Amino acid sequence: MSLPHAILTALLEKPSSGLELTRRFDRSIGYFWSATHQQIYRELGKLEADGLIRALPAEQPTRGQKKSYEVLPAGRAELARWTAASQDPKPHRDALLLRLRAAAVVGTAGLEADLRRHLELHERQLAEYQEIDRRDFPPGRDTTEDRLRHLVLQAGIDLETFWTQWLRRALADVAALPDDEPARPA
Amino acid sequence: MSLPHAILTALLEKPSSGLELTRRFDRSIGYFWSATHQQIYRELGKLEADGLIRALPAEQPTRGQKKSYEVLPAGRAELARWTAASQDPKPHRDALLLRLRAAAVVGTAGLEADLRRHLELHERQLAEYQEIDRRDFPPGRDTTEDRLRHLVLQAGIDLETFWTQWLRRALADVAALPDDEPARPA
DNA sequence: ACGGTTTATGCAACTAGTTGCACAAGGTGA
DNA sequence: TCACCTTGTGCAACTAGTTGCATAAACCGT
Repeated sequence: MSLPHAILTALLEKPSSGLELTRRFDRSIGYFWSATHQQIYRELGKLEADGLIRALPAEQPTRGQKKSYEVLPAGRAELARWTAASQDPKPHRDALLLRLRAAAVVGTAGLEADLRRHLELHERQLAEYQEIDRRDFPPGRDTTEDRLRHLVLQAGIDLETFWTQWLRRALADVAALPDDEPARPA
Repeated sequence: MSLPHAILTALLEKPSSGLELTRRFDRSIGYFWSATHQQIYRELGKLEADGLIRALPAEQPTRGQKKSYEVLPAGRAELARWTAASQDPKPHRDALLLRLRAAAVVGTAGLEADLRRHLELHERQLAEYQEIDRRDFPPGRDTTEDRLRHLVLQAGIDLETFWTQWLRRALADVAALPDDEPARPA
């Protein structure tokens, strides 16, 4: 149950409309908690119904009109409660590792190209993180907020670094395999 | 749609009953694709209905009786197809990073203890992986299967190594923060 | 002033995963 | 011999996330 809290955090950082939130989820926030616009709108509705956020006054907030939300005290309290409570880590699922394991049984056909594609994606993501690092975290700032946010970004950078390294290694290993065995017949 | 393929892989490695699969998902397979026993039973039913696996002949496979499954040629073919097809990486979600970001806004109360708990969990997991590495991958083997499986294990080891390092750093950073600011009042 | 694109909000149906419980068989100790 | 525990299978209801589509206003060129 983290999406509402992700939204509360985002709204506390800056009151926004659904679409603005969607964009921010595509960028910074989505790097560790992604959500589609439908999820976001639905959740905004719930949060408003629960009295945790409210729509900022606007003319006629009908369809096609921007509607911005801000966090109410009850929302901040709920976020603080959630943040302080300890939670068990949810199990991760990684389809790529699963596929590698499957490839050990049914053959590696098609795998190399996809490993390369993943490598490119992670390289691009890493570059983006490093750009954010350079742009948003110049040396010499250290408010509590900056430090915590930088810590999160650093996790992103380190994770992408790990993946690019691992994928390079995987590619080298897969390339060195005996030329594609067709997975002994069923 | 990876669970059926995770099960096919597991069954190809060794035909098993639902409960045996559940146990294996708690161990090795679950490290990158977890599933509960209910998911597994449901999926076994579907896979059987689709003709991808079949129950091994047993006396009376009623309730309370073990029922083992093996993969049929159609199942192997489907797994091979899935493995070879490229897939977009699913977005990852990490509640801990989200909480850290929330903590930047509403305060770090309670966070340190939980970071420590996560650190312990990851240390334990890392130790377990290293044990598997020692036990199941003695030097000098290199069938294609061994290499691929080792690659997957290596990803696990590297990931846990990353997390333990990052968490230690996060703990040091959080400890160095000005004594818990109560998140300027709403 | 009309047709197309972009911006913005949202519903409905679906898929995947989780939680809570039920039930049956077999073994184990009192 | 019967109460209880473990093993093994499974249903039902729920929660979370995804996909596909609908709608409406605003902006923009021709």
